[in-house]
Amino acid sequence: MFEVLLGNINKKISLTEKEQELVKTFFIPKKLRRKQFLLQEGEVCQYTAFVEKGLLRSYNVDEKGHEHVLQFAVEDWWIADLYSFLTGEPSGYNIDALEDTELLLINGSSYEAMMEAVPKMERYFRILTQNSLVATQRRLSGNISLTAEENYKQLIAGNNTILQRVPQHMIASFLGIAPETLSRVRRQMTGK
Amino acid sequence: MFEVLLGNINKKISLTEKEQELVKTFFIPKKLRRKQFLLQEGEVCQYTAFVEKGLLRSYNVDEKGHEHVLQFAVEDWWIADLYSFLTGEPSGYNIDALEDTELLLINGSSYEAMMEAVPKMERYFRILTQNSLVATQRRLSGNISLTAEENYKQLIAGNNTILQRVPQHMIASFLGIAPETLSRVRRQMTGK
DNA sequence: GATTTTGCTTGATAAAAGTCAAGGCTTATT
DNA sequence: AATAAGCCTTGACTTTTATCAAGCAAAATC
Repeated sequence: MFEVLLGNINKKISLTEKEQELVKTFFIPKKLRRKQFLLQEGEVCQYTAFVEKGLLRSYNVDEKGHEHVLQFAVEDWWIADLYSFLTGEPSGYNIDALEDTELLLINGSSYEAMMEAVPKMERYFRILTQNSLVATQRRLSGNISLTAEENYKQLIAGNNTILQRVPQHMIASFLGIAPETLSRVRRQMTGK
Repeated sequence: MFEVLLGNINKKISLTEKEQELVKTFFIPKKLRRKQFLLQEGEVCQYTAFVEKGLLRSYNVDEKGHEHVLQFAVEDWWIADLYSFLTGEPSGYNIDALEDTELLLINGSSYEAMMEAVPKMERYFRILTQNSLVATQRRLSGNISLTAEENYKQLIAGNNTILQRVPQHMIASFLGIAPETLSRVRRQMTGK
């Protein structure tokens, strides 16, 4: 149940057996079937979720009804609407499962309490968040400086398992382009 | 010299007098004149910089010679190429001063040593990085789901001091649009 | 096994944004 | 004071991407 999470933590810091047992107590296991929501627009994001198994996405829906994927999360990743989680404001995002999924949830007060109880976890989350920030900055950077084709190539170069597990129109949505555009970009690329 | 930094830290955690004195020892003060570089493409980013006074930007230059601003940093903010700083890889970005600037620099080993010496700083950087991540995610989200005009309006709504201190073409570059486009967007907006 | 549903592609067209070039205004520089 | 550099705007045009509509194939549902 906690293998993946503890593995992830131990990649960044090292916990004693006792600390590991303590950490476990702050999490709530939860299973989601494909297409179920973890969070819906308008709700407050109560939990940060660690993915033990499966695949989820966070996305918003614009006035025209188009979905825009902010994040995919597979095994060994975290997902939440961090803004809503930290501020308690209602979220503008949805999070749903794209595959049957097993999660470990932690709420705001447990999050704080856990770092109180196991101060090393402060370091874990600091490193985690730093890595996440680096990844998000790189994506943003690509978005403001590269073409659709270049961004797609960069995504492929990252050799991401997500490409094989997610329908193409969601990749388009993640890249910030229309599904038709991604289809044409791909044709262009094979032609060359 | 350290007023702004210590003020910033004390907004997020609280340090004793002794801890404050200790923290100070890890930083190197540095002044930059307008147009001077803190980091140039190809170099490894050795420092994370806290801005006591002034204004900087980080940006990359694409094959066509166009600059793309990833970040502005005014007083009370941090700036670096976090990717290069953390990995030791050469940076693809430049950081330069847009105004005469006073910085407090900390290098990688001091960064680690400081958290060792004052464990509360781990918490400070965790919170700092979380906030930075939230801001970057919101910007990315706008970039993939909004039009140029909507993104500009959102920037104005944020009531950011940067708008008054930076030439318009850099705002355009920050938004990921051509300077001519921003000019036209602004005309559109006043017309309505 | 038939029938929706979902996903991908393609073509025609429209809209958004980028590019190139010129002009004018203001601010630095000498 | 003259000159140069930087910045913003505007027009004409091109390129990129989005939109709308249709068709087909594969997968899911009944």
